[in-house]
Amino acid sequence: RFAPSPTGYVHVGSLRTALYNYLFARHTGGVNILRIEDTDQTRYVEGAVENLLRTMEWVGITFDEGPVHGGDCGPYTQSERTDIYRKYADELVANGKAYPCFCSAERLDRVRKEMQAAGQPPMYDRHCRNLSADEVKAKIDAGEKYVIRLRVPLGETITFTDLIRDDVSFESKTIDDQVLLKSDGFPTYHLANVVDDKLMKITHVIRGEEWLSSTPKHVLLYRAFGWEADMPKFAHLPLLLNPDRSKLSKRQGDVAVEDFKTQGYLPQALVNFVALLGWNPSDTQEIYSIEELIASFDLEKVNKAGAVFGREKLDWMNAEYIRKMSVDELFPIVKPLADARGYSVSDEYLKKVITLMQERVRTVTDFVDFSSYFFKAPTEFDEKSKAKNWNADAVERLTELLPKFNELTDWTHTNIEQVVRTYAEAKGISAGKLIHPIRLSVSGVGMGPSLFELLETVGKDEVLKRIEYALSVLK
RNA sequence: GGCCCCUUCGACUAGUGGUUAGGUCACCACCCUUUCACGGUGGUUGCACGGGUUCGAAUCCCGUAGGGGUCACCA
Repeated sequence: RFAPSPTGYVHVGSLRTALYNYLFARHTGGVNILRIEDTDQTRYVEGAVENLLRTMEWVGITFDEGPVHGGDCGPYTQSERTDIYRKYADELVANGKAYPCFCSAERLDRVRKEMQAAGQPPMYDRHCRNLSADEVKAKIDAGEKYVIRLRVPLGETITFTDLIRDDVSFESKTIDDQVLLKSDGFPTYHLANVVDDKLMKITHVIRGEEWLSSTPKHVLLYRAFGWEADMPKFAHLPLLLNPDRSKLSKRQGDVAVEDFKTQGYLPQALVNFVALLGWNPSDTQEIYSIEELIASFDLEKVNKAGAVFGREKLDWMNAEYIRKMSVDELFPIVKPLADARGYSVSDEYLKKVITLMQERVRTVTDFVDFSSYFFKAPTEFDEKSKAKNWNADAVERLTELLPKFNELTDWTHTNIEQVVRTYAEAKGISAGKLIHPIRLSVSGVGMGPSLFELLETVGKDEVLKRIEYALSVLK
């Protein structure tokens, strides 16, 4: 299962967790479940679930059960299951595995500070752990607010097996008496997660490494409920890291999947890239279709160490995917981008642009951002190229070349090239002496696709207009 | 700070006792070439450190160092 909290955007780390759950479920013929963990009312964000669903669809991750997919273990949204958690929390209190705690936030705060000052790890001092039944009843009758805490057994070693890290052990004395049910009646992550995993028959918990140190609490909960036999297998994925090796965060760059979409990354490329961060099928292949990822996915081959989310390889991979796509596949993606920039050209024209730019872009937005000269005449000219290629000779030659272009009735790149080369030969100069100034005057920049195809695509009239304009404004 | 996890080129990684430590990205050089790309060829760079075990250690063990995560009525 993938069990995100709907707090806004989808983090690429979440994307990878979702992806690994998906790959694992598909590889093993299992069931992929989506569960919405919205037990924190204060963090509710309007539209977050819709955004999540849209994102999952964009990257191609599908679910068999979930809030909109249905299933036998619903509802799949935790805020709709509060009665269930309450019932299980009560059960734990009834058999002594948990207890009500009436401590105020202020007292908790003070206790933590005192412990820290004393050089101790900040933990709850278990003040309410041994209240008598009468005391509890009196406080509840008096209307005092309370939470339910897990009665963590003292002096035990809790060991569990992680599919990626093998056995991991914790001393129970280092584990806090975790709050299970908040005073607003909502469960904490720990309770809701364990109860739902059990009720939804979850076999494998695949989540980020930040949960590793919470896992003994979950193991304790399974024991408290007597569900040890049904405990899922755990797999804690290595974290995705910033370039400075801290946990990948918004502060150091883009982390939202939707950011990558707007920046022109293809979902296949993003999925391919993220899949290979922390896992590798161990051969020399780099480009994998989703089917290939499913076929070779193996949890036990997931790395232990965190992986830096480096953009360079993502850029390369995205470019690789763009190059492999057909123009007709690219067109529906590029078209809206061109429209959004107000470039109104025919479909045929846009397809030509795509063809010429395909090997030169890294993202799909580059198609429109690096090729503005296909859509409008340049008004500025690259200084470097100007300094290198524009001089009195160039002006004279272009002025002479202009009528020859004008005489050309069949405006194809081969004909244009012939005109240019014939003229260069007659003048006893290299074709480059013409090509570079023409490129500059027509595109305004010193780089780009094959000049002759560029000229053909832009069209004869427009080319003549641009060269005349450049001759008039460039010195 | 306590606890837990981790450590192969700048980045992602292959490697499970015997390899000239391999691949990809990035970088550099050269080739191709009208530019930029693409493509091709070649190259620089790495087993954190110190002890063991062993005929032999990137691989096994123990330390040290470094990095990270976590210690909420957030997930």
